[in-house]
Amino acid sequence: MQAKSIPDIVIGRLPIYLRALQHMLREGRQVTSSQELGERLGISAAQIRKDLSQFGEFGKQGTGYTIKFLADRLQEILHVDRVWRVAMIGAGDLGRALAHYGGFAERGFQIEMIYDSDPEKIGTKVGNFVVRDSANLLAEIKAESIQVAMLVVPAAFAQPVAEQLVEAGVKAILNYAPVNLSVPADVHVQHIDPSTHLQRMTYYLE
Amino acid sequence: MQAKSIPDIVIGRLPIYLRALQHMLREGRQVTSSQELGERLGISAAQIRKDLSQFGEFGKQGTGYTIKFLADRLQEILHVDRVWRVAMIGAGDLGRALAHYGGFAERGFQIEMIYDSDPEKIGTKVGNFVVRDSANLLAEIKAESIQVAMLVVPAAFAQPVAEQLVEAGVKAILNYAPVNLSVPADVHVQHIDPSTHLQRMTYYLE
DNA sequence: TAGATTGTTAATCGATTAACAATC
DNA sequence: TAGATTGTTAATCGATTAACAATC
Repeated sequence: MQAKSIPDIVIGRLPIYLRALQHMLREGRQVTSSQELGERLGISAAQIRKDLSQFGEFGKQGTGYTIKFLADRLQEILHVDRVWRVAMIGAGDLGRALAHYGGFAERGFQIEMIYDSDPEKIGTKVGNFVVRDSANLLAEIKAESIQVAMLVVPAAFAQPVAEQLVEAGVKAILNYAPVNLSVPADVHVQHIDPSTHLQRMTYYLE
Repeated sequence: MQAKSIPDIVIGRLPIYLRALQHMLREGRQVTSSQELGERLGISAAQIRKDLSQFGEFGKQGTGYTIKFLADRLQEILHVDRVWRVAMIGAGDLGRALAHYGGFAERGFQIEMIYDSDPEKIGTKVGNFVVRDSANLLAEIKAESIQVAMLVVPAAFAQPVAEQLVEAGVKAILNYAPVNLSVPADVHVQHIDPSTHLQRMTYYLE
């Protein structure tokens, strides 16, 4: 019998739980409870327990959850008990800043290559990488079997580059361009657009 | 009679609609329909109409929506029919990249000042700004009556800086640090954490 | 007019919460 | 043991969709 599929909204909360647990670990904590976790995150304890129960029984009545154990389980569930190789497309200010950011590796992601189409940038160094020519993006990403990409190109290029990524076999795109991407159903897209986030808050301001 | 409050999930979609409409405007389009907009965004036409109906009647039967008119209404609703002055906290790679990014102004946001606590950075130029000393952040932001901030500091500083922002009167914080912030109920926070977004997608990958 | 599309209602669907037996 | 907290069920709450009268 096919297991009932997990709601995407639940999947979306798991990385938040994981991040909080890893934070607790760094604080030297060993055990937590759904109530404590919920208070930190502004989520009800019942919801956390319900979400986790979709995947198994990870806690103990009376004591709660062993943080390390639960974090390990969440890493497995989210498939970040490994390191995903990531292609970065766009070596502008933002792309370079993200490439320098050291925090990805410990969360399961390793930037492997950076592309740009600007001849001025191709061949220059960004951290340990030499910026590659976008013209070769499709062939190289396909050859490397890379499935995850960060798209940090100007809005006008986002859709055509996304299409190349899809053709290269990429299945997950983190899109920093402020445009909606049209991709096949089996390709996942997440958007990061600061203006959109800000506008969501100004609604509540005077 | 107090109007029924609008669900936050609806508010969250309005900036997406607005962005798509502004994109259509740049394409030279004049009129659209809930169906067309929905197809572009992967949202049902019924939902778009329902969302908009919370705020008024903006369309015409038989013809749809005048794009410019609807975009203007959404800007009003979201309170981005003005320009919000924004304080940027953190002049690292990411903060500087964001400060250089020219796309905020047309979406309703104007970065006004940039802070850092690093003596090496204080006084240096980022775009048109001179990096200010974080020590003066509270007093200056309060004096300027700035309500919106982008928090781009290392994780360990995010909570204490957020507390200063709150004390300075900031009501909306866009948080780039990968930690949950604890703030009063009348302060809005949105999180941007690329690893979290990526982890949400790797769940679906093999 | 005929065709198209809105705004809205009612029905459906899904998510969250409350409550508690089980049990550490 | 007594106290605490899980995992789960059932009830509640809220969001989405389908359908259609109104009307441009």
